[in-house]
Amino acid sequence: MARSLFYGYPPAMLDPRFDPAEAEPRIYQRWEAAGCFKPSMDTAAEPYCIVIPPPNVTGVLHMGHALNHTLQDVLIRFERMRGKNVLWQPGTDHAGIATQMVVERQLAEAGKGESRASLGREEFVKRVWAWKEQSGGQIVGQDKRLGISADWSRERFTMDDGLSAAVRKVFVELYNEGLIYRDKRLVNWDPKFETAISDLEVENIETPGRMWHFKYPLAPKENGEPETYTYVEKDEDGQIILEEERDYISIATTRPETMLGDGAVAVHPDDERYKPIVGKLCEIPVGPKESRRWIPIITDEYPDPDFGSGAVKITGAHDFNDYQVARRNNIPLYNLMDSKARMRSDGRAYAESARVAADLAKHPERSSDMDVSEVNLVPDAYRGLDREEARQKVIDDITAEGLAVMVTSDDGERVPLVEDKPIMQPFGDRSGVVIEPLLTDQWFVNAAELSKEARAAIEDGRTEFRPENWSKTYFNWLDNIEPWCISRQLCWGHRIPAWYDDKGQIFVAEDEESAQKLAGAGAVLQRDEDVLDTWFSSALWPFSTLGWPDETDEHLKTFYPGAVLVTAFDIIFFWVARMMMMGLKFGPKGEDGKPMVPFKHVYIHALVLDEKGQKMSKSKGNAMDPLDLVDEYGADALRFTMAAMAAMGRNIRLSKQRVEGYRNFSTKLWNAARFCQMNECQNWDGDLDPQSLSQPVNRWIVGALATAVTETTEALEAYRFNDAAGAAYKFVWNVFCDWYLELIKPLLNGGDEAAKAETRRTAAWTLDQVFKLLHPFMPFVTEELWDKLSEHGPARDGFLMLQPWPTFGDSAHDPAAKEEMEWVIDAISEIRSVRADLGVNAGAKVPMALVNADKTIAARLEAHREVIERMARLDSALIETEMPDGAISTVLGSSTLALRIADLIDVTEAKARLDKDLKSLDKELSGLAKKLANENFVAKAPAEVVEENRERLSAGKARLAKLKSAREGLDRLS
RNA sequence: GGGCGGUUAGCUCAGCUGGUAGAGCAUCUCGUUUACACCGAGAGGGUCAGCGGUUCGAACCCGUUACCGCCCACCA
Repeated sequence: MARSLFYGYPPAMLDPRFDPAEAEPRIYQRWEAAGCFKPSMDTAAEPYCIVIPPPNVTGVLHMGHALNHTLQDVLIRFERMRGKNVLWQPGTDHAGIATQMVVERQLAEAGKGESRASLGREEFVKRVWAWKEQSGGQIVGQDKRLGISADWSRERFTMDDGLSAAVRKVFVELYNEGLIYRDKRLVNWDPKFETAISDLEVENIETPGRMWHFKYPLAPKENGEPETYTYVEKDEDGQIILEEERDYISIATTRPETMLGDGAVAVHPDDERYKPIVGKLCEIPVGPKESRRWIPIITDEYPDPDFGSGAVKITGAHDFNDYQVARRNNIPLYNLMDSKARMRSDGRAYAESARVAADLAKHPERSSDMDVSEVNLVPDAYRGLDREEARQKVIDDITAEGLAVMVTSDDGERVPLVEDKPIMQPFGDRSGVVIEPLLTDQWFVNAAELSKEARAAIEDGRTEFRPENWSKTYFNWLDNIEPWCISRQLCWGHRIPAWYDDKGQIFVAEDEESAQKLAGAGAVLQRDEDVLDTWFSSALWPFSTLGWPDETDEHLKTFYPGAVLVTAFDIIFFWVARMMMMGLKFGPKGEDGKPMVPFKHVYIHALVLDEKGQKMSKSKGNAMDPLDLVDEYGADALRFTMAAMAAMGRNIRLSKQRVEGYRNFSTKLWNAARFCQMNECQNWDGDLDPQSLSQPVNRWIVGALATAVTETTEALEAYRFNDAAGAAYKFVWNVFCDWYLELIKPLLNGGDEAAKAETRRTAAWTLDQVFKLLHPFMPFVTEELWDKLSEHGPARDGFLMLQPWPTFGDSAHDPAAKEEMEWVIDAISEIRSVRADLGVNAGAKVPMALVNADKTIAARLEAHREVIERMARLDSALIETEMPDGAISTVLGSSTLALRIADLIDVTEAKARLDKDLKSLDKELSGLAKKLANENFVAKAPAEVVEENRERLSAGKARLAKLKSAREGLDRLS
């Protein structure tokens, strides 16, 4: 038509497609330049704050981030539009081990022979900083491509000066309260990175293992005669199945190399088999014969008599269970390995060490006042060997000596007893190597103490998990919490603010000067070499990023506590629990004078998995790069997918098809806007008063929009992102595009200028509300349309992202208009269905008659005749009192729709169609009748439910009658 | 060994407080009706894992069984 020329198009006419690659960076840049991401700091507005879970500074955006950040951005944009004073606090985490690894790898790849060791600590840390400045924080740029509206001007890094000061302050205060302490304990040691790690950083993985059985010979009696006892084995019924004289005790182990450090053999106190030898000594059957050690046979509740031989070797320095047993029984702890988990070469010579140990075995009471760390019980032949090598050598040596427990194999040969058996083996989550329990001096946080308040705050609802059941997981962990090992033998991180004098005394202070004061002027101090666990600083993130400890800081006062923490369940322990602990210890105080929780809600979202439900990982090669998806489909499509799939389940299986589908949705929106633009339905100035509308179709769409907005709003308030996205999607595509835009075409093309103007105004206004409604999910395309559609209308009042979120009063809903339009829609749908089912050519226009119509229905047809004819492809739509000849009819509410198509179709098909309808209706009615005949139902079900069923029954009966008469009409035709 | 969660259409999953089973994709049929083929119209497809119980009424609540996940845990 000439319309476009007339209105001055096409210059400003929208392209047929949205081009995300072109538009997204441009739009983002405009937002950022205009300061749209900063909080309004409007004192009248309710503050709303989310602190981002800081990605590792080494990180690149993966699907997990894409989901996590999208959900937060949806909330942030939503609340910002709702007029709150919104801060999204971004930043990155220094990620101790991960970052150190990256830089070390780079040094190695550079091939200049530089390494952490060769550079020395100071220089190495400099290099890490240089790396951080140059290539760290890539993820921020990638976030921007996603449309993330965090306040980048407030970006923080866990090792910024301010945050580092916060770390020192917290450390010192906890130390002074005795909640941080230094201790020599058995810790998880990562031999690759040569550092202690926390329990949480250990992954226990089932691996194939073996269990060997060895004989520990009993020590001879004082008179030199061999010690023996009668070993009796009974079955469940108490029948003796084995009885023999033994001069040894049989021990099962999966780690033979640790035998060198055994301090005792333990049996259960009730184990009758070993009663005769409890308190006696036995010999560790490895090492030079002349200096083998005797260790005591003790009783402890730990050994399970039904497992293995029932006797357990106790190696307190290399096994967490044994450690507990050793501590309970005052058994010395002999460290056998160095920081690379090789057999030790340091300390005293073997012979001397063995002598000390032998003495200790006889006089265990002496061990407590003796430092055994210099005692190295690794025989010369084993020194320097790797764990695995040492293990094999122990096995070989013992077997050669005939001290392995032998069994008869299937072939009748005597062979050493070795059981293949899956064992849970600890691996470092970052290094992937087997963790070695190692006895070292480390710093610990008394987590049990701090967890009390952290637990209480969830119990009493100061903070709530969404979904709620995660609190169980949280409680379960807190209830079994162990001291948190916070020291790491790394370079990169917050150096522990502790100094030692030459006597080894500890002085903890926020800086060296203060430490010196504590120590006295003459003391020569040396700073602790270790750094803190990265999660220690992460735990402070909710307040350290806001300016703590400066309690006068405007942001700290305004934005703490945060509204919600959005994260995946895999870091509830690592991070959520620890933020709770630290927040409730150091956070800004509430009205009751106690530190407040760091956030009111913890929303736990799913993990993103691939299509097959596997965790995405680079090594598996199944990782999808969110940026690739952004390139291909646009950020909006990816974002919408994330929101739509974020049901409160456990995981999300992402498929490209899904993203493609939402890209199509964005195109659909684009084209709807294009249609509106073509019809001069754009950007009508001012608000719209629903009461001023006269056209039912317009009154109806406003109500439908209001319903959709309410649904989306309520869903977002409840973190039901999928419902929120779903409600918006449905309205836009299935209501606005599929029906409203089609229904108004006659009005827009018609001659009633008033109706046309009203419709343009309504369509334009509704479209604007749609932009707002979709904006949190699809910020780019909506902002672009908002902007583009203003070019020929009145100037827009600023960015879409800063527009107020739509709200509606009751006046938005007009039940009569709703009923009327739904009737129109049903009529069109019903006619279309009949036509398609009976194979009427889609292009053919057919005559239709409405029979049995009452006044209201007749009026509806009159009012909407044009659009019904158009959309149902009718050449006429008449009101009749008699069923016309040659008509195929269908029932719509209280009336019958008769299509005069008998000559176009196969009547038997039409009969079959009606028969099918009759059958299913009949079934439904008999069900209803049966239900209503049930006295219990009528008596006990709520009145409204009973009433509803009655109505359904009577409506169904009426329909049945009409269907029957329609069916009879068909019979007359043939 | 403890804890959590899953089993609904061919596939991937929704289904909030129990009241006529839904979506997307896929499939089939039709369609060049001037916003959109990244589209439109229509259709087919489900004993809601099994069994038992509570209830007038169960995909939903309770019990139990069977598979399948995940987390935690010290069986040498």
